[in-house]
Amino acid sequence: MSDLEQRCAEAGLKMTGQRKTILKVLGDATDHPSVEDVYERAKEIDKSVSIATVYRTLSMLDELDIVTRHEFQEGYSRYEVNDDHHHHLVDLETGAVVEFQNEELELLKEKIARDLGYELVDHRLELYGKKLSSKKK
Amino acid sequence: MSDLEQRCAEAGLKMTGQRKTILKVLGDATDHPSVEDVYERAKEIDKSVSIATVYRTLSMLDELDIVTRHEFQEGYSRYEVNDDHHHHLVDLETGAVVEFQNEELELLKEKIARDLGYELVDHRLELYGKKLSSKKK
DNA sequence: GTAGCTGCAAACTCTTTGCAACTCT
DNA sequence: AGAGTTGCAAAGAGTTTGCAGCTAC
Repeated sequence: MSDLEQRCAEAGLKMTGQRKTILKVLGDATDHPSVEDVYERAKEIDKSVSIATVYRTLSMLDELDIVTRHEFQEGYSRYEVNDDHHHHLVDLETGAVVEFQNEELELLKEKIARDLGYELVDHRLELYGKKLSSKKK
Repeated sequence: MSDLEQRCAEAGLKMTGQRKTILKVLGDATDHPSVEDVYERAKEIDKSVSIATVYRTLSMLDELDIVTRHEFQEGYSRYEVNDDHHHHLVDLETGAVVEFQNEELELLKEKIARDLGYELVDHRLELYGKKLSSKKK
């Protein structure tokens, strides 16, 4: 049983064939797949998986904090398995997503919220850029 | 002629009654209204304004960099007139949006992008929190 | 006069949901 | 056995668009 399956079972979810398939797709993903992406990849393993189940499963996993739903201003959602804390830089020319961490940034966020009189519950930081080497001017 | 009307005229847009109405609504807004909000407020001034025109106008203004479209993970968009550069802290209990600026943060973002080999084109930072005074534990 | 703009309604995209059949536990 | 899960199709929400008529310039 995979680690993801383990966590789902502990949350009381039945381990159906469709769920195993979707969890495998998520576990294997090295990118930030859209619902459609997950659906396509799942179908390659088990043609019977429906997109409704993909939507339902991803919503549950988000609730359980097993995955995170992102909205990178593209008009649809992308998902990512929760792992270490990090942020994203989206390459505007290729759509590639680069992950990064920065301790200084973490501290600064907390401080800004505190100074405004708030307890930081969640946050979102995304950078959008283009490769320096491919810069044309 | 208002400042916003001025900027639109310079961009070559015809100043129709509907556009003036929508620009007035935007100029008067002190919050971050949704399309529906803008539509409702515009209708109070001119009942003939349609929601299609509101959508079309806001899209154009976004293209022209006169307003910014935000997606605060609510399932719809909110708009804001471009002004000074700042970020948002969303109060999770009331939905209120607090604006803030932080120079240190600006520098840090640039540096992170540069270190990753990117030229920063755009970015997004949102904090989500709850009032410290109303914190229950 | 005419290119651009508008309202209306239909169409679109992404996502959610009701339901009857099915399946883990 | 039975609660949870599924596929399907229909419904929802937000947004976009084709079109015929209208309007600022």
